[in-house]
Amino acid sequence: MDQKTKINKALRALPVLEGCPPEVFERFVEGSIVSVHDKGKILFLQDEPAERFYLLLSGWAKLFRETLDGAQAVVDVLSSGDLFGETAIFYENEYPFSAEIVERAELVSLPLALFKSEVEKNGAITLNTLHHLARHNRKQGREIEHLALQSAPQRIGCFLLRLFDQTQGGPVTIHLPYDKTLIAARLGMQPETFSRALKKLRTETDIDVAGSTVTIGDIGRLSAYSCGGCSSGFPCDDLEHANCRH
Amino acid sequence: MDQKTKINKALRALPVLEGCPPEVFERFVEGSIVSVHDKGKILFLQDEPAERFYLLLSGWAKLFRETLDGAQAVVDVLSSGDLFGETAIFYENEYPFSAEIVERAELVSLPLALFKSEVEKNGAITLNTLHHLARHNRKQGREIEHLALQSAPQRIGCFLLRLFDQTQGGPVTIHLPYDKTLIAARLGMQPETFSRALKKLRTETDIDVAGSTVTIGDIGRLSAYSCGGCSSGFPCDDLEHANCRH
DNA sequence: CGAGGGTTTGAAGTGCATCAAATAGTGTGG
DNA sequence: CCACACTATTTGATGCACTTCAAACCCTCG
Repeated sequence: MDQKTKINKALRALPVLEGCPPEVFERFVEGSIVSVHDKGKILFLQDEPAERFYLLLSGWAKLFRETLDGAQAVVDVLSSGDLFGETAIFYENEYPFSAEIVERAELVSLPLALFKSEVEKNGAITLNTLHHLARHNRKQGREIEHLALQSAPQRIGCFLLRLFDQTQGGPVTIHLPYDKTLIAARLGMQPETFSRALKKLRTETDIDVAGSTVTIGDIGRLSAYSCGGCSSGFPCDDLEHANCRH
Repeated sequence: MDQKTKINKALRALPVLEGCPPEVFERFVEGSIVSVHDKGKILFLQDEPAERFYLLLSGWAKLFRETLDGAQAVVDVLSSGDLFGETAIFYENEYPFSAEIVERAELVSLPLALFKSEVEKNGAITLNTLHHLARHNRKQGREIEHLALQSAPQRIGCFLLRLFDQTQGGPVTIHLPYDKTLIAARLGMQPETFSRALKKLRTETDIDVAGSTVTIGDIGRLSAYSCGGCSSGFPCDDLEHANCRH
């Protein structure tokens, strides 16, 4: 499959562009740039004027904010199919966070100006985008609640539960999507705390941990432990992969 | 001034409706209901199907989420000119938080269906709304960062700094907008912690506290203390009163 | 094998929560 | 105008959760 076809296909899978006429996709493909980056590559910095937005084809990226005294808050960790940097056009034309590749990634970047003009022109895209932003608001609201009210082990439990389809019953084995240090940062805790909290979770609920493989013996027990500290109850929506429909 | 004129005027001050033709305002006024509520009144609960959205004319309301085991996260505290509950239409048609009056308030409620149809019809409103949601995203992003990285005294300092126009120099005297218990909840801490953290702030920076009146002797010193734990630096945008232009 | 990063463990400290109680402030009816 | 009731705020004592610093361990990859 040639490069352009591949990009086109990736773009068609985006809910924000759902319902666009073919020529719009053509225009996006025209303006696209594909690149591959290794771990450590900074894509852009917070408050930088935003020119382009990104779509991950493979690999992992983290979005973060860095305080003046050097502390870092990981806002999100993204993978294949995820879109980021697109909100800049609706507010100040600056990125609201920095973005860094954390695992060798292939990505497509697209001009924000093009997106903006399409949004202004095409009602369907506009509504998709509204929905997209609203979903993101929900996700952030939940994030705030979790940070304010959940304990470290609860946050981990909650994170684990959102890694698989919660409507399935029975024991589940999952693979942690990225390394524990990063999960810890994503959940707003230190690596040491993560390690200890996971151990506590092992004694409190019946999960098994072997390296990066976690086996949940009893989903009900884990959710009873974790979801008590959340307003959404169990099962809860994913909200994570808002942009991909694989 | 008669009731309808008053509502019309309040609606015209809303940035989300900026640029609407007069007949749209008429329609909103037609569908509006004005009510006055005392402290303690619950306007709606999280996850309830959303029918109407609200505009505060006076008084105070708090938005919060409550976990299964009873803990409460205060998402925001709103006052005159603020709009809330409007995001429900873009996602699941349910309120993402509960709302309660915390100080006798007068408010206008409007049908969400009407707003939705206007958004779908009128490009100007749609773009306003996108901007509005994006701004809200920024605000939440900052909130997340603060919860994750700032200490209690820093959060208070940051809160104080956003109570007045930071571009002014010199000492400033401000009045806390609502009671300390609620501020504490808004900042994600216990009332006791708030009290002690404020006392610490008094020794670390040169602020004076007398009841609910706070005098900041040296803004630079306060911001040096507080803003180090934030990525935005000083001065920072308000982002708070996104909906009012008084 | 050895280097280097990820992960765990231990010991000690800090910050915030919790529980309990005192104090200040506010609005009430007498 | 005072006494009372009630709520907001502060203070003290104590405990737990998370962090910090230090070191060991483990795993992978050259």
